[in-house]
Amino acid sequence: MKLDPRHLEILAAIVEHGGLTEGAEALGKSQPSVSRTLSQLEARIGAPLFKPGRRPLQPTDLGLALAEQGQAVLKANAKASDLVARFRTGHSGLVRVAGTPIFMDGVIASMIARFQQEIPDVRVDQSYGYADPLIERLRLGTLDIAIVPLRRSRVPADLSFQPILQGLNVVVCRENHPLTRSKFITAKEIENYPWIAPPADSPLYKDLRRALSNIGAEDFRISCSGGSLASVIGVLTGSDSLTILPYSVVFMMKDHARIAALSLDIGHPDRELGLLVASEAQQSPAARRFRTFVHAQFESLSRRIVQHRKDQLWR
Amino acid sequence: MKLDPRHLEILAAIVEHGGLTEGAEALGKSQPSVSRTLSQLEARIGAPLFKPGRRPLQPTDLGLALAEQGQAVLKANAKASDLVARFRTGHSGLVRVAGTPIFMDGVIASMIARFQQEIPDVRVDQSYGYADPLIERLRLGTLDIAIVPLRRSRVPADLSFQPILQGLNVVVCRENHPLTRSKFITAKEIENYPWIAPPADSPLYKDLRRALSNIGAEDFRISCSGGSLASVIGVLTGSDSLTILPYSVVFMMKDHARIAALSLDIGHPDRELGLLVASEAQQSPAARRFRTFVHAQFESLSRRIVQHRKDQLWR
DNA sequence: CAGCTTCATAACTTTGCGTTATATTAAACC
DNA sequence: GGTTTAATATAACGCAAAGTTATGAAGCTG
Repeated sequence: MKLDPRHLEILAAIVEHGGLTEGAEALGKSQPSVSRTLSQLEARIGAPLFKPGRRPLQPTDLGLALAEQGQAVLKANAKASDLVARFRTGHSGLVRVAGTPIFMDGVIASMIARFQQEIPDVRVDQSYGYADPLIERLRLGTLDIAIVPLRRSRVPADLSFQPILQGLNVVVCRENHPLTRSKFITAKEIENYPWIAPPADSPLYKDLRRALSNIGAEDFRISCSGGSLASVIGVLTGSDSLTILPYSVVFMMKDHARIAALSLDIGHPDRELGLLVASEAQQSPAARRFRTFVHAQFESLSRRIVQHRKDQLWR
Repeated sequence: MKLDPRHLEILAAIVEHGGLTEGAEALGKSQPSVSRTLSQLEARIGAPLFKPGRRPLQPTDLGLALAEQGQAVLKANAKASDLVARFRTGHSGLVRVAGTPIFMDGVIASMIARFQQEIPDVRVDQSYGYADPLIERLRLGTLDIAIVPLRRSRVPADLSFQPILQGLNVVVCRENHPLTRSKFITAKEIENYPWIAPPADSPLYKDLRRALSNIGAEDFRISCSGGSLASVIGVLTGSDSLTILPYSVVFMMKDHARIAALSLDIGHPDRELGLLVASEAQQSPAARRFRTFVHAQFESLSRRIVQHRKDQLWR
């Protein structure tokens, strides 16, 4: 005999709360509804589930045994409800984040760490890429959030873009690099040192070319290219090479890596770093939560950057 | 959010069997029904439970977690079904049996033991009583089976009576009692020994009086009365007292107790021992099973009694 | 025994599950 | 790469059953 798990739930509620009325109330149903369901259940089973005539309603052995199973159903149901609730509030789930490699490694990784300390049950899938392919993945629904530098004018109409940081690059070298001693660096001086180039298809690479032409350095030598942030830092601190990095990345690393930014105005690109998402509505709650978290983190980061610059001016 | 345990069951079936079609088949439902239920569930939850587009249908993390709860529901449901099935086939439940004290102790107790060896999950509530109050309890529904000696003509119309043994009493004494040496016992001899009387309100007591008047013993002394079978046997084996017992009781005890039946024809009462039940239909399955078990036991007992008598004739 | 609480019953509405028939879509195969 | 095949989604509709309010019956109170 196959019976309805809801009936078992009702039976369990009646037994637990000691009466039809109380059980009905606990279930959020009317008393007659519960009464009839119980009658039907007894009819189907062909045996009384409660001892007849006694008013503090007392279950039979069978009634008690079935009520136990009903409790198991209720428990599983409650757990399922909890799972759903946690999902809907973004306390569990999956977030697929992608961004430019340097940025992901230099800034986002530590934010992910902090996020997971706060919301441990959300899994974060990270991957790397530049704007166009990431836009494609957003459209396909295989990505939740892209963190990319983008010109406002180039934001696709079907996506929503939330700027979080001004685009600002700086030229970087190792600590105690000869150039750090110059107050005003000339193009001629720059040309003495080789460059670590970002991947050729990256926006940063274009920024590098433009920056160099801005400061009048026509000829530049590339000693190495294509590495990840960790590789770049490694080469940088072990040689006299120069490279270009987003200021925020340098800021985040200033306490850990032995690198220095040159006081060299290379102009800033007219791009903004921002969070690109497919559509506000169809975001998973976990993705929404991650997005607001990252947004808040960047606001805090902006403030710290501003503060840091003030401090440097005082010196 | 409160969700329907049946939906969790369906989800579990889909996940377990790897597809809507297979899941539907396992549940004994049509594929469209399962499909729609799943859609509704996803709509209610507001999140996909299966990864879109992939054809060996693959659950999302949330889908998998909910399916686990569905499995718990299915398990509880299966257990409940099993409980019901066992109840309906009489493999679990409660049987309330009552009968005359001497008979319950002397014959029924050992049958209960055998029954419980075979069907261990049926609880047997035994109690003692004589015909009239037991009939009342049968009518009230507080008793399932009464095992009583009854005249056929006195069987109430609303109850059903199943005879299991001819009424037959014998006079009993300890082994090696002086009377066991007499081939033909006279009333005079009998009068030398005191009697252990059954309770005054028992049918056995009436039998005793009638038996004694039958054999012409007008005057008899009662040394003790009112005890249970164990008490009667105790007194009997420790003294020269006599008593009257149903033959079946003596037969059952012949290997354990040091008692002997006197070859003294006291006539047999026109009663039959039988199983009295309220109504065939409203019996609990366990009670039905117990009744057929006891009936079979008595048939076997009858055969053994007949065999035993044959053996004694040969000697 | 009167009053109160609790459970059962009645009558009706609404929800939603089950069905079959059919359209779509993804996978597989040549 | 197009065609076949299997699996899933959608549509339309009947029906079982759960929900509701109103009311009657039956045990426990004092």
